[in-house]
Amino acid sequence: MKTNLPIDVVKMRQSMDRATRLLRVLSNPDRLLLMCHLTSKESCVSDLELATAIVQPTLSQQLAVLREEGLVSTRREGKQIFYTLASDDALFLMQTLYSRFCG
Amino acid sequence: MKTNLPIDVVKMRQSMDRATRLLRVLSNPDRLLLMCHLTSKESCVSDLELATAIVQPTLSQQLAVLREEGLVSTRREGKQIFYTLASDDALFLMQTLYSRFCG
DNA sequence: AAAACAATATATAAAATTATATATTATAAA
DNA sequence: TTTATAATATATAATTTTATATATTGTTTT
Repeated sequence: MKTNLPIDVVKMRQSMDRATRLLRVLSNPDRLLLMCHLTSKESCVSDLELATAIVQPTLSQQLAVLREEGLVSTRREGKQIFYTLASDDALFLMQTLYSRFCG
Repeated sequence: MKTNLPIDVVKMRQSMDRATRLLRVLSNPDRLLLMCHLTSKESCVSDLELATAIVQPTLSQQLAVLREEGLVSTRREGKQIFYTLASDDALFLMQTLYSRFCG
């Protein structure tokens, strides 16, 4: 089916979707806090648990969201799994937010 | 009950809450689209309805969210109510997002 | 005052998110 | 190989958000 929408509107929708997906992921305090810690250094789950005081099942749940949305990547080292930032868009937005809200 | 959390974590939580409130409001495609229109010009509800193709009850509902969160302010002119951007944090973030996702 | 219009409000169902308790998997050490 | 540890997974209740139909308020025009 033909939409008849001008290309600008289609492009705008695409930009909108890309932006709102990122905003949505970062709009949870637990997830944003986790991302903050990950901007300064790679961390394993127990590090993140200690640093953020997020209870374990929630931590796992929210790390899963970050993985599914491609904001972090993981590597295993023995028993531990290390998390790192994996999204340029996310890093950019984190830095922007930091300068505005934490400067 | 004592928390024993380092002060950094508490302060960080506060910044986190301020940032996530803003992110949450903008993380809905309808609301972000409305805010986009409002960055370029003040508009009444019927203008916004035409420009965004958002159905009326949803429009009202989401404009109410924007009002409640202080992102917009309104003035009445006869039958129409005009909306304008009212949050520096929001404007800042919109501009940041625009340059990243719509440039 | 009655009609028409712009906007908001209510009500509720559907969907998504979050909190929280419990269970399972995978690795390493004893 | 049994035990302990790090992490993930599942299950479900509570909460929040979104969609959608319908009703109401306030303003202007006649």
